[in-house]
Amino acid sequence: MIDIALFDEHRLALEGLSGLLSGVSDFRVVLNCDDRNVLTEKLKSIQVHVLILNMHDISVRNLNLIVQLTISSPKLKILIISVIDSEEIVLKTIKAGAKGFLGKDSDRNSLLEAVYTLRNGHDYYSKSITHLLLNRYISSLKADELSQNSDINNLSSRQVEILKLWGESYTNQEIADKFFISVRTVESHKNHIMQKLNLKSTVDMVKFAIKNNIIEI
Amino acid sequence: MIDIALFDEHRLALEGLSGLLSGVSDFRVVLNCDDRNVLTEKLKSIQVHVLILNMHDISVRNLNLIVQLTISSPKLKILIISVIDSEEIVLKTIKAGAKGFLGKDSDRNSLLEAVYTLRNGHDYYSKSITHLLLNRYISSLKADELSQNSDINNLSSRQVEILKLWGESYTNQEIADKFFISVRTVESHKNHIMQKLNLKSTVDMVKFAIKNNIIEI
DNA sequence: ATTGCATTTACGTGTTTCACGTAAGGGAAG
DNA sequence: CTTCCCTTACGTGAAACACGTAAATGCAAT
Repeated sequence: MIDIALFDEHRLALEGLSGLLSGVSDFRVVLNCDDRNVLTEKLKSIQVHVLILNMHDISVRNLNLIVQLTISSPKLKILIISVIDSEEIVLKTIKAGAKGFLGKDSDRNSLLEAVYTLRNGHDYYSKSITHLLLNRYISSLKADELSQNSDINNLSSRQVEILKLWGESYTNQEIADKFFISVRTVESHKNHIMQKLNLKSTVDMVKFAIKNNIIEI
Repeated sequence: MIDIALFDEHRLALEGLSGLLSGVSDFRVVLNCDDRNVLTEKLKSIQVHVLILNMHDISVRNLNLIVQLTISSPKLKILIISVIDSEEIVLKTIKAGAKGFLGKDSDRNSLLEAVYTLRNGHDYYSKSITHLLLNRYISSLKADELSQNSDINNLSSRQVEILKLWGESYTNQEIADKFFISVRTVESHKNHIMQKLNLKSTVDMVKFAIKNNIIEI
C-alpha cells in the first residue's frame, strides 16, 4: 500500500488527479490539498510515501515549497507534475529536491508508473524529460551528429540573449547598444545561430525561438 | 444528453477532467484532445454542445484559438478552465468568445453547473469572477466582439498570399518569380502589410502570421 | 457613367540586415 | 601547452527594409 498526498492549487485539477489515482488498489490518497500552508502543516503530522505536486507555474515560491519539504521530510518522495516542462524548469525542481517529473506528454499510466518507481526509491522522469536531460550529455559526446538537431541546448547563453532581444523586435543596433558591442558582432552571433541550428532564413529563426519558448508570440 | 469536447494540453489533466465528467449520465464526452490542431480539425466534422478548454496559460495563441472556434462554430459554447483567473485574463477570454470561466476556486459541482448553464444558452462565471465583473461591462465588451479580430480581414488576398509564402521562408525573389511580378512589388506588398497592421518589424510580421494561422510554426 | 477608394503593380534612394568569410583573444578541458 | 569553442570584430556583396512616389486596375456607390 502506498500512501499518497496530493497538492494542486486548482481544485478541479486536484479532484481530477485524485480520481485518476482512486481506482488503484495499491494506492491510498490520504491527503487532498489546495492550500500551500495547510499542506506543510498536515505533512508534519501524517506520514505519506509520495507527494504529488501539480505546479501550474514554477515560481520561486513553488520551488521553495519543494526545498522546505525535502528538508523537513527527507524520506518523502516528491513527484512534480507540470505542463511547463522546459529543461531549465525540470532541472530546478530536481535541484530543489524533487524525485520525479511528469511533463505535459504524460498520461495516467506514466503517473502510476512514476508513483511506483518513486516508492521503490528510484527517480522517474517522463520520456520527453529524459530525452531532454540526456541530450546535453549526448551532445557532448556526439557533437557532430546532433548538431543538425535544432536544439536550444546547443546555443550559448550569449546567443540566446541576442536571439531573445531580436525576437522582441529589437534592431541589431539596439541590441549592440544594449550589450556595448559592435553591430557586426550582433550579426556574427546571429550568423552563428543560423549555422548552428541549420536555419535558412530569419523567419525560421523566429519560429525556432517561439518553438523553444525563447520569445513569446 | 449533452455532447462535450475536452481540450487540455496536459494529458494527465485531460484524463482527470474526463474522469470528473464521465460519471454524469447526462454527459457524453465525445472528444478528448491534447493537440490544438487536432482539435480544430475534429470540431469541423463532429458537433458538440460544449467545449471545455483548460488553459494553463492565457497566451495570445490560446486566445486566438477561442476566436477561431467562435467564428468557425458559432453555436459551440466554450467553457474556459484556468488556474489563472485575474480580471484581465477573464475579460480577454470573454472578449475572445468564451461563454464561461471557471477559476481556481471551482470544484466539480461548479463544473457540472457550468456545463448545464452553457448548454441552456446562458453564460457561467465562477463566484469570484462574477463579483469581479459588472454586467454592463461584460455586455459592452461583447458588442465589439466581432470587430476585434478584423486585423486579418483587412488584408487583401494578395497580401495574405505573399505573407504566407514569405512566412514559409521564401525570399522576395522567389515570391516574385512565383507570381510573375517584380521583387519591388513584393517589397511594396510587405510594406503595405506592415503599415496596415502597424507592425514595426518583420519579426512582428512573423508573429502576426502565426497568431492568425496564416503560417504554421 | 463617373467619382472615389483600395488594390496591385512598380521604381528610387538610402539604410539595415543577411550570407559567407576571416580572424584575434579568452577560457575551459584535455 | 594545445585544442576547441565562444565571443568579439571586420570586409564584401547581395538581399531586404523603410519611406516615398505613382500609374493602372477593379470595384462599389451615387
